[in-house]
Amino acid sequence: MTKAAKPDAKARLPLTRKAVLDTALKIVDEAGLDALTIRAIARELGVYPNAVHWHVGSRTNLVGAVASRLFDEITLPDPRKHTWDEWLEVVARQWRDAMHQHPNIAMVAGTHLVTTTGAMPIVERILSVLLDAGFEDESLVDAYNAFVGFVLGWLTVELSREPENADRGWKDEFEEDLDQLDPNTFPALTSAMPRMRNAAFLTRWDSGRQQPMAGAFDAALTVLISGLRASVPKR
Amino acid sequence: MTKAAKPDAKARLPLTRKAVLDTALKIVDEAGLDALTIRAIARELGVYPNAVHWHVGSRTNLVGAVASRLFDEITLPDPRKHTWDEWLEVVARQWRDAMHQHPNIAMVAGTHLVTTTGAMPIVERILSVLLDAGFEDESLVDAYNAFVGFVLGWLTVELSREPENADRGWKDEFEEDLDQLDPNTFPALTSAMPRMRNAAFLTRWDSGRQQPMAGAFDAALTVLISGLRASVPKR
DNA sequence: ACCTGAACACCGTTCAAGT
DNA sequence: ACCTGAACACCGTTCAAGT
Repeated sequence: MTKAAKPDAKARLPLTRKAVLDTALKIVDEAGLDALTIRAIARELGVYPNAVHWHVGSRTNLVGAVASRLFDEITLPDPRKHTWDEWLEVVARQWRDAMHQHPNIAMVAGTHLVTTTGAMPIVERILSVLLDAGFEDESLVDAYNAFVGFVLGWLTVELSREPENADRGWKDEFEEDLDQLDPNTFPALTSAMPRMRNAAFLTRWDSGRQQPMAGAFDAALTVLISGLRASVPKR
Repeated sequence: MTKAAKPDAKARLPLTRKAVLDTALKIVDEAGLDALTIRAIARELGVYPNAVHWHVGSRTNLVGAVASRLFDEITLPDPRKHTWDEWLEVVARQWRDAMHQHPNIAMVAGTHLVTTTGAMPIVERILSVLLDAGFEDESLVDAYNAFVGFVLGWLTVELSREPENADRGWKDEFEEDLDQLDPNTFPALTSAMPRMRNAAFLTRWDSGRQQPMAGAFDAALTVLISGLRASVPKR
């Protein structure tokens, strides 16, 4: 982050919308979602706040636009080289890779309504692969929503944000609470705790950014795909 | 929302932390997540901002605390009255109901790291049911993460927030874009569009608050449970 | 311990005015 | 159309001081 805006910047650039979104992505990657402010972008570009406001509209709009960009970074595998269930697995992992490259903004895609046609190529691909698998009509849309909702949702939860301004020591506090659970009232949990400490949902204190859950995602994905396989309509 | 704080309020109440969280939940239910500010709570309680700040700490902390409350509203079914897979389905639907009753704060549970022991009874229940089903050791934690990540994640995406300050007309704009997709480049999507318009992920413009996706959730849940059934380790 | 009262730094957004 | 320059209303958070 340049501490002072380049004074000559405004003399040259016409300040396109693309430039605004570029520096927005840069800021959110480096400093987090809370740091992604209109004024921060303006500072970085050596421009008045209203200038960036003019190009991207409200801040909510800006955040959505930056999040939409991630769909461009998902490289889809060739459907002819895989069976349909294999293909879905590969896409899911590609999706995960893309989100993990921009974790601060990626989870927004799961929380904010994204209304961009930029995602339509992916939608088309998934649908056509599901069609080949034998899904049709209602079962097609159901399978689609199951897959997309699972991938987008599970990864969003994995990348949950840690409170940026939280009280220091809340992690230690929670860890301590977990260790002091009564084995009589929580027999299953306490016996599984060695495997779940900071590694399972609701019993972890680090986000997926620091503690990736790749193995857990693969396992969950396998479960879902196997369920999809069993729900292909019989012809 | 009372427009003016009761002047006698501060004379009586000692202002407990519980009271702060109560009015916080009320505000977020009525006016949305952006309206949940420390100052708004202080106004409602007829108190200085620093008073509520003293009880709940930072705003991030406050939001997390309010979100954690939802776990109390999930009423768990009796495991002895269901098979393990049935039981998981019932829990998932209960979970969905609880989240839909406080949609503005519920999705925070999927986005923010929740570190509260208040969720441990649910964790314990799920684990013990999965144990009965035959999962153990690593497969137990995998099944747990698959189920919890799916439910929490899918529902978070369903309840995605609509931008509160967005430009008017962005919905119509997106709808129009969808209708103008080229059938040659998007054959599967355009032919499935009647079923997907405003009803499927990435092709909707209303949140699950206005357009609930109960049917899609049930279908996805069935897929996941069927996948779990297939992944029970053989003894 | 709990809260008042006031201040500080930082926001998004909106004007009018320039070019 | 695009941006300056300034202002407005609203934040979270932090002080010192009271009780």
